[in-house]
Amino acid sequence: MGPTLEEVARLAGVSRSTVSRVINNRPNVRPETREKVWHSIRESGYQPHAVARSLVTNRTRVITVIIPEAVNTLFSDPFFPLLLRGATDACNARQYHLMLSLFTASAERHEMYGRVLYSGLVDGVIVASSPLDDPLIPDLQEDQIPFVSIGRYPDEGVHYVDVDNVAGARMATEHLIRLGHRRIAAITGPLGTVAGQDRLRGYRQALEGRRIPVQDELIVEGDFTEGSGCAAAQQLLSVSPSAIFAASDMMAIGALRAVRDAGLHVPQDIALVGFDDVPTASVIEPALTTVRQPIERLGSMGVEILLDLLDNEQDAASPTQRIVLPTELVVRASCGATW
Amino acid sequence: MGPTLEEVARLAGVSRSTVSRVINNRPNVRPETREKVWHSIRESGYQPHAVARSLVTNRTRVITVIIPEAVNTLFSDPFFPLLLRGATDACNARQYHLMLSLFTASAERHEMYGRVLYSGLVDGVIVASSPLDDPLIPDLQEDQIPFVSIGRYPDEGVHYVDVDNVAGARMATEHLIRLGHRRIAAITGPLGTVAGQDRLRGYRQALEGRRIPVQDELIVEGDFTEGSGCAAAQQLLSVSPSAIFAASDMMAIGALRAVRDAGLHVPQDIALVGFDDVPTASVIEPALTTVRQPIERLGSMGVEILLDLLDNEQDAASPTQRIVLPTELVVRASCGATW
DNA sequence: TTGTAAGCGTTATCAT
DNA sequence: ATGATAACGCTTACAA
Repeated sequence: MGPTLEEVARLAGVSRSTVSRVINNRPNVRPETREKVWHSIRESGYQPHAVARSLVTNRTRVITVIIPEAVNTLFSDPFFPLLLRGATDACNARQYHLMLSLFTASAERHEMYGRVLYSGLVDGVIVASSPLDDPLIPDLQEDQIPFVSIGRYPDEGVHYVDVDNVAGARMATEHLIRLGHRRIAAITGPLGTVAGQDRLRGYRQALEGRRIPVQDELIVEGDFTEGSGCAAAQQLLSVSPSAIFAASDMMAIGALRAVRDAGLHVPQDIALVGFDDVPTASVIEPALTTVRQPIERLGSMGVEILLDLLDNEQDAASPTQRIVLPTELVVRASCGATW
Repeated sequence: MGPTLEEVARLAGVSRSTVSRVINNRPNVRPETREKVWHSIRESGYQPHAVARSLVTNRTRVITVIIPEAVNTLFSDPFFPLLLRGATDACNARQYHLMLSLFTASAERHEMYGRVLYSGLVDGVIVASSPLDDPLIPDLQEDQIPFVSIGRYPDEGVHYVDVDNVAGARMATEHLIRLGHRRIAAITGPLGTVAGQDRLRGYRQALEGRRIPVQDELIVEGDFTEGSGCAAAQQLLSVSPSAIFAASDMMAIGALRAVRDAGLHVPQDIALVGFDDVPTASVIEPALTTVRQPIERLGSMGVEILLDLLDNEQDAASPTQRIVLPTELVVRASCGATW
């Protein structure tokens, strides 16, 4: 490691405190002194020792992203990398550092609690896509650890950022209705997740808004994966929908496969709409009509809210932040209408 | 924060030193004392303060993944998330923590050098997919910071883990040769990256091995993206290849689009092989023959090598680790032969 | 404006 | 086997 405060101080002929004041841009240093100290800092290549600093300030300027379940879909989707991209950007902008805490086994989980959460290593936490029944968020609340949830969390006092899943699903379904469809099926996401629930809610809202009865036989639960989409579509084909809204693109792609295997065509026989706008969506035949969400901003806003929280921790409790970012319908070929 | 060593010591009626010995599993503590101390530790919920510990041990047990260029493809590929998954698994297994340092602007870069590399915050670095002309690796060498490169780096003394890009490309090309093709075109990756070069080399080796002349007009450079694959294929169509080897699946998908737009069919008119086995590859029509690589293990092995390095730092210089993991040909429909 | 000195919570050395 | 005590490199009252 490089030189310490002490050495810089000696070099500049001042005391440690003065160098500390200078490096932290604090007032009460004569301009000439300040200049002299800066000179010694540059000359010596001094770099503050983050760990020593943290020990006294009790802040590490490190936050961590925790993903409770290493959901499979997370590692094939572009969701995760884009979220991290947004999060790191926001961290960079404010001189924070981002750690990544993934864990699968629940044994790992408790070991992680100690190592990450209670060891003073991180100042705060970003919780990404926590299932409703996961104990992580309750645990964080109880331990008073500052955190922001990526994804709506139905509990007062939890700060979150989410995309408007309800509106997105509603737009997608309304689009199908406008195209004349009345028997519109839904392949939902896992109903143990808020995203799964919200996208189903949007579908319902669209139907109800147009006085179209919601039929249980037209709704099948999937788990966001291609395989589950295929299976769900096979089941749905027996009740002959004229259109399918899938709550994820991967499920839509699975549904497409099922429809084809049944000798039918998209969009001629069945119209299809997905959700997410993964890169694959624009590349398959027919290109998939879908709902696009600002994933990168989800990550950056989540981090910004968390850092605001951390920077005002001494103040009175800040109001709960609940941010919902807009989604956007991307019309392509799979719904049978491009305009 | 929770209780300190001091408080646990008082609770157990011993000194700080003894508690420290117990929590670090060191010898020279009477079994009864040890038990008594553990009791107080559990009772008080004591958790060692990582920062204080680091200050004296001069190790943070944090490593960071640096990706020099936020290559676009990195955020649409599954490469990045899978790599991180492997890396975090390896970290978890050895009680290390993983930080993520992405940066785009070179201004950010130097700010990052100071904040991350020279501030004592991290013990070592994983460099992922560094372009050959990026100064990061030379900088790390000069500053004697322990690091491992993900991706072959042609410099003695650099530890790296890579997949066998050469063999993968050779297998893919040989497969096309076996199917009777002689005019096999290549859409290469960026030739400023080792992966781009190696995959081209594998292509050449396959041709040369069968005494098929390598023709420059059949080789076009891409940048791993779908768009570049499409453009490259358009150019290649004018010299009528009977097969195309694309150095990435996304480029293969772009090529597929170009071939279709030209009114031709895959695999009847042109056979097509990709590289990566992204999820999309198995889902498009026709399903893409491609080369699969063990990305997750790439990440975990990279971390393991780095941690070995860190744990033996006091010892004499360890031999340079150069690990090449095998790739695998996945035969699907796009090459015109499934067996 | 500047310097002195007391911590921050550990580990590690050296007595006992 | 156990306990004082001195670091580790910094920030921060408090004094000058």
